[in-house]
Amino acid sequence: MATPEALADSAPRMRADARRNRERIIQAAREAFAEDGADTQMDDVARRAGVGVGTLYRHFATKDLLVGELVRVKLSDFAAIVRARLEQGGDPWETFRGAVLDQANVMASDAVHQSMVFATTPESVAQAQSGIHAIQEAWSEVLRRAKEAGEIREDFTVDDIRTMMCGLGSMMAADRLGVMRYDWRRQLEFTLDGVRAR
Amino acid sequence: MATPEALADSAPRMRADARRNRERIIQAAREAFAEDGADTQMDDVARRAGVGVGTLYRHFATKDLLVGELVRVKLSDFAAIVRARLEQGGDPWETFRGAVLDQANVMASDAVHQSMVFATTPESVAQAQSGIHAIQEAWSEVLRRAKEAGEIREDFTVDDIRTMMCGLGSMMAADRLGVMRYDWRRQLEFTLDGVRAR
Amino acid sequence: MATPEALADSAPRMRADARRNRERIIQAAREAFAEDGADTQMDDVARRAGVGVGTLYRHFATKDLLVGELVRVKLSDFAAIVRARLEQGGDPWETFRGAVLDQANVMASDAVHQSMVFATTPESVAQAQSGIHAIQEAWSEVLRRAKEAGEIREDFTVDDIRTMMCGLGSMMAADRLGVMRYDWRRQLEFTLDGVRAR
Amino acid sequence: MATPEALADSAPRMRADARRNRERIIQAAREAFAEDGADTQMDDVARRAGVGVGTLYRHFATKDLLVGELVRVKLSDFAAIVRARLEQGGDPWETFRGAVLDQANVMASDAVHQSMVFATTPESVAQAQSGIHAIQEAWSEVLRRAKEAGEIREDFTVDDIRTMMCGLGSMMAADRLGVMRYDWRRQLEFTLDGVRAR
DNA sequence: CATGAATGAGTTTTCATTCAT
DNA sequence: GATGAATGAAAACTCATTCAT
Repeated sequence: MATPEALADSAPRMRADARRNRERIIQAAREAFAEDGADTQMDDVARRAGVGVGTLYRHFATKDLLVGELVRVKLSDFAAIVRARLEQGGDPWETFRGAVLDQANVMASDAVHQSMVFATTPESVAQAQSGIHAIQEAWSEVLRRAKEAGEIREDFTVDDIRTMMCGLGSMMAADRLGVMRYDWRRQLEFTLDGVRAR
Repeated sequence: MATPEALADSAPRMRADARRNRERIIQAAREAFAEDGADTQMDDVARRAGVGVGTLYRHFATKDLLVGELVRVKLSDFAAIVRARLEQGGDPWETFRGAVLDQANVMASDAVHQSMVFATTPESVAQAQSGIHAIQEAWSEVLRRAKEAGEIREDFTVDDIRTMMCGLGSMMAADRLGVMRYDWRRQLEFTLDGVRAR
Repeated sequence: MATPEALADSAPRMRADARRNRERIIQAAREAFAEDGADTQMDDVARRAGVGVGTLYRHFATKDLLVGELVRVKLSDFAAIVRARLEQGGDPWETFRGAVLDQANVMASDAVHQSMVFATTPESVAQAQSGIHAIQEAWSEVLRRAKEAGEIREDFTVDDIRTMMCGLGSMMAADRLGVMRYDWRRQLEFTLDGVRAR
Repeated sequence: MATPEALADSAPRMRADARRNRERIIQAAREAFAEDGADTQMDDVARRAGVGVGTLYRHFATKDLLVGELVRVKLSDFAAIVRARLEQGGDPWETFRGAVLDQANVMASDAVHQSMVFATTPESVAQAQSGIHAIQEAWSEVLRRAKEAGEIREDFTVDDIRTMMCGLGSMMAADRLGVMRYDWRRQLEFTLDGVRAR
């Protein structure tokens, strides 16, 4: 589901085959982390990608950096989703709400997104920087419009969105375990309700 | 912080020294898991408790069972917190809000409980069963009163509280990583706001 | 299947309850070793016997000594079998052959006997001494008669019987694993045939 | 003592260094198991081979598989011994007798093969399959010739050889314990005598 | 004397990372 | 540049034996 740009962005100048390997690795890593979460092994990623571990390490010198790249790609994709809503225009609150729901639905369908926060380290954040920037930009604009229209609490920030998404992701992951039900959609409605200006 | 009853409950009839060791183990495990989360090592727990690993394994045959017991004890503690608020009486909404904050504050200082949901295996859930029951009972009563007073949405359930706590826990855990800020208190205020009847 | 004498022999002066415990331990050990072979654990023996490990260790200061006692009891029983044949009288070769078959049949029906050789240590042999003596006495007499009658090779010794039984026991044990057939009866016939004087 | 073919057979296409390590591991394992039998530790094997445990586990994912390979290699060696006698031609009975003695002499110096049968699990048997087949083929031919020449009992089969070897192996193992003498050579003579046609 | 809790060295196996081919 | 073999420090768990109650 990674947009071509998101991937390309990370591999500026690279031989065609190296670039292909890099993409296969990222795709493989997404699948592996989606299935096994943070326990995913580097060998497993390499095997799924059809390359040797050595090649994997040539592209990502540590597991942290690989995770960072996954986060970066994920955030870039999310940024694209949000920008799509923005471009669609319309009611600012609905833009906000729609973008949140879009992003949540993507997370719900792909376990990598749900628990990635917990695989995060300073190194991985550094690697993810460009994605972090992109998503923050996009949300900033959404919030700016909604606040301008008086549709959202003045004190609500981009950081609060990240926090909210972190919570939602865990609910999804918990629900996925199948031991008990965790209805994240209801929870999201409560929170959105609390976030809306009155 | 464990209430004496919560511990006693788990060690029905046992030699005095064994019971003392069991309590030291649980205490040590609480500290260790609070600090290191799920990757706490059994050896480390034993060392902190001042007992041999063998003793630890005599009390808890697997790591899962130890975690299960920790969860059970903490849920029992949570139930006690909630019941304390109930007994205090007063405004039903404040009782609800206060109990949620109390529980959240305890979770904030304890890594096991933040990720409780994910440390869960069928074995540990079985071990924790009595605690799960106790906390659900307590919350039921809180919600009953608040709804009676028309202070809380009619459709809000005990399951929603669990879901909310799951989300809060992961925000705390993410914050604990220290890489980015996750302000769970603000988020909680938003959600509580959305949960209150209007 | 242990004869009362064999057991009594080992517990000369002992309080009635201690003697009862000792017998229960030996019985339990026979069962445990029959099922699990040399991997048998002391805890398991104690549990089967319905006593604490402490009690087990009071009777047998080490696992070796327990094994030794098992061997002693077994050999005493075997000696009784052989003596029974002797007392029956009749053809010396048939006495020999019958005693061998009797003993083999007992071994075949009880896995303890089959692999006991391999749990043997100097300590356990010391403990088993009286049994060793008894069985050697009995076989000596059988061989003496058979040689006198010219029915058995002059160079065949009591040690050769032990060796033969050791081999048969392993065949039985191997057969019991169920992976391949080991027909110890045929093998025994070949060897007996080779042992008979011509 | 492992024939080059026996080893090569197990490592079809492999990097030169890996193959060297594999051979060193097998050699080390043969020595270690020969000395200590089945309770040889993986660490010890690795140390003797001069490789890390990790390398050992890369070649043999479990101890069972390593034992299986050892058995396979040795059975292949046994097959080679037997075939060598066959090719030497000469008196069919002496070929049989010589092959049995050759094999027994090799077993006498190697603890794994003495208890081969008991170190066996479904996994290790699967691993050893090709060796099992080879040795059975070789013995078949030996028996065919000996029966043709009327030198051996018509009812003696390849299975009986396996059974005989199982018995001999445990005599050797028992003797190796050093507690009592188990003269397997004498025993073998008796049995061979019983097996020869008259 | 009986009990069973405590001990801890020792076992097998895993996995991020390095490095020879 | 790619490959995958090698590494070895952990980590979970076991069990004969000791010792407090």
